[in-house]
Amino acid sequence: MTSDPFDLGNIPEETTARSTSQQAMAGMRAPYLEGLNAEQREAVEALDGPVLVLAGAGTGKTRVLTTRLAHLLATRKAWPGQILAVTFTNKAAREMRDRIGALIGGVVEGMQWLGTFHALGAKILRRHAELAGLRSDFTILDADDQMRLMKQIIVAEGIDEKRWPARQLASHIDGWKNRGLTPDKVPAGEAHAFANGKGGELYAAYQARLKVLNAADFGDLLLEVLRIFQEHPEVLADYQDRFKYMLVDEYQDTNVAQYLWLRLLAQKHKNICCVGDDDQSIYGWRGAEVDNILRFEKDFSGAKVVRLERNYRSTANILGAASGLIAANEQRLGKTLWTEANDNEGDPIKIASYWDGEEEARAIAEEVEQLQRNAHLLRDMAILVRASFQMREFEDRFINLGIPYRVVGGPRFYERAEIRDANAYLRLVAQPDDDLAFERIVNKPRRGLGDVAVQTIHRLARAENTTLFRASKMLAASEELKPAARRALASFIEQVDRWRALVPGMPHTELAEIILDESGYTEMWQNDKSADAPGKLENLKELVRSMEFHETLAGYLEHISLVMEMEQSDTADKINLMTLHSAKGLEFETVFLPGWEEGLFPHQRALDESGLAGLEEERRLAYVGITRAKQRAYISFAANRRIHALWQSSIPSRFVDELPKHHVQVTESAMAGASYQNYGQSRFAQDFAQNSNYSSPGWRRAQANTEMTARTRPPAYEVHADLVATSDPAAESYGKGERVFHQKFGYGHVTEIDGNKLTVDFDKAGRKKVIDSFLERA
DNA sequence: CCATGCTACGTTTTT
DNA sequence: CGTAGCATGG
Repeated sequence: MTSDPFDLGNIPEETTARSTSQQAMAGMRAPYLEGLNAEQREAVEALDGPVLVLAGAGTGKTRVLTTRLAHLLATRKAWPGQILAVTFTNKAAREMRDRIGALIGGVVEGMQWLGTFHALGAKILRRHAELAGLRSDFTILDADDQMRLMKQIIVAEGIDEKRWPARQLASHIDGWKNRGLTPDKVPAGEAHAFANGKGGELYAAYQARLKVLNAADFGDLLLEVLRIFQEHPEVLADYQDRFKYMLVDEYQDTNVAQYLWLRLLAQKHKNICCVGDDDQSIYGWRGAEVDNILRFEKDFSGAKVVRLERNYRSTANILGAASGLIAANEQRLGKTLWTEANDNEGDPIKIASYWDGEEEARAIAEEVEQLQRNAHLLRDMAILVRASFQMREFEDRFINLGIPYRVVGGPRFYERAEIRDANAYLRLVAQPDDDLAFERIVNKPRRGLGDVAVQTIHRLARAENTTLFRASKMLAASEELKPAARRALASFIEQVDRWRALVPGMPHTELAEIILDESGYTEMWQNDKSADAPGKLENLKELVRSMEFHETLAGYLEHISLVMEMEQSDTADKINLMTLHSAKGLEFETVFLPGWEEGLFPHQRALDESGLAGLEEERRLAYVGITRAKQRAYISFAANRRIHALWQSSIPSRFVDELPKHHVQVTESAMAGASYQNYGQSRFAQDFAQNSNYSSPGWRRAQANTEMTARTRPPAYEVHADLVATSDPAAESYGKGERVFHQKFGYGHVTEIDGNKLTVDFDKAGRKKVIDSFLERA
């Protein structure tokens, strides 16, 4: 089925009328342009030709995007249906839709091509499914299904799944798909990188299996469309004609496949506007290519570049600190954020050090309470961590103190087991070839179809190159299974077929209830005595309720596979706890940034696996963290942290030293006795500079600012007297081989000296890097 | 078929 | 240290 090229007929009449009035209005001063600064306005008004908007943090990016769309519509340059507007997240898409709606009213209804890359990819792929060897009702698999399928394929190929884990294959295949590579295009060297040269074959086998299952994974939603575009010029031409104007949000996060997708689509009209910020590119590990920003000007000659540098979010101190930090990156296009400094200098960023993570959490919680006493709302505060395990200490502390908190980006509704089970039933009814769904619920609740039966079904399906459901039908008609199992299987198949027959004639919510009921699934949980069973039943009810928001079963399934989160309005006053990654795009009055320690942030693994590029991405993450703050930011590090089982001593992150000193203030929080002194007086920064081979323009710049603001030395608190290093700072210089003692690690001897950082072989704790002032002569 | 015990592993995660 | 996934035995 080829698409209908210009289906503009469905624009409601009042919309058309409105557009006419807007056209008249466009001749006048458009009200929506009011209040934009010169650069924003430039970005909004440059409608024709390629445009790249480099929008720094807090510079009004969303406003520009939405105003630009409004302008496009108001000047009648395009109909709503002729504009492609792509975002990465559903949240961003929703926000854009809402804001355009607020700006110009009902026209949004006609914006059928506003959505995430994946949602739009799915939409196009459904229209041309047969060109990709699929039917238009194909299932979209999530990461979990994907992994299970790969595991099956690895096992089916007789490969030891222990030595070659599915996880690894998945990341290879993901990587290839991100780069727009179909199995035949994977470079030979890479194809051999898995399972002694079988990587390419496995990829091909996986793709073939997806087709049999009538399924696509997330990568396919882009890759298959890309391939259709490349192999069917007439289809591509159709969409090229249609999309007169294109708008791309978070452009720095696009991967190669997305870039190629956009470039192909923009070839005809070349009216493409990409908005992004290279300094906020933090998803390189998932295939995002910052290079796409650099390529833009090359691939779209005559592209206009607009820089948004005026920040409306943060104080001058916060901006200064963030800018100073990010300047240490070599790979960047370079922007300088500024703000009306005089009226909003704000407080310097407060830097504190603690003995360990627990103390850090305690001190931050105290500061939170202090702010609360000063009439600050919890919901305006956020704690942003590098890794989710860091959240635990904060949760413990908040629970203890009775401070309400919310974890952003935590476990998701659709990922819960009972929800996945229920969805599997619905998926199987909608699309019986969905093996992953079949497998999940064939014996849930127990219906006597155990391992033996399932293995038999699998074997037959593989032999016949068909799906589990189809194979089951054959088996039910044969003598192969034991009578009991055969009867159970036959009755299960009969049920599914019966439910499917009900789809057209019945509201899908009602059908869902029937399925959950008749299958015995609800009953299974009712009979479950465990503590969380009632909650699971409640979740199932919630699921049925949420189905009401969709017209059809297919519509609901499309939604849950593309939108993993459930929108929940939680407006209660709670402090926000999340990872730095999930903080992108958000802002808070007050931001706490704990755990700035070498190894944790920058994360050791990023350094090991990606070297300088990894370091720079970590630094961008730090930059994202700081720029979330509007009024106040706190950065802290602990001298000791328990990672996995054992205690690790840690040294402050290099990022701490890269912060321009005149924008920070080293504080003495009540509990911070321990390692403060290291930072304050151990010449840490200078030693680090001299002894590290890390040097970049930004680093040197930071060095120029090293002069620390005058500050007093905190009293060594009584409680911590035993934790505070006792050696005379001036005299603390150890020699190689010297016997030393550490509070946490015990006795050991010095093996290496790097300024004030020593490598010590501890008798019990092994080799560690520690700061000299934590040691005593033994 | 299920429960228990053992081992292995431990960064970030839009869709 | 805690968890999750798997193997093994009842």
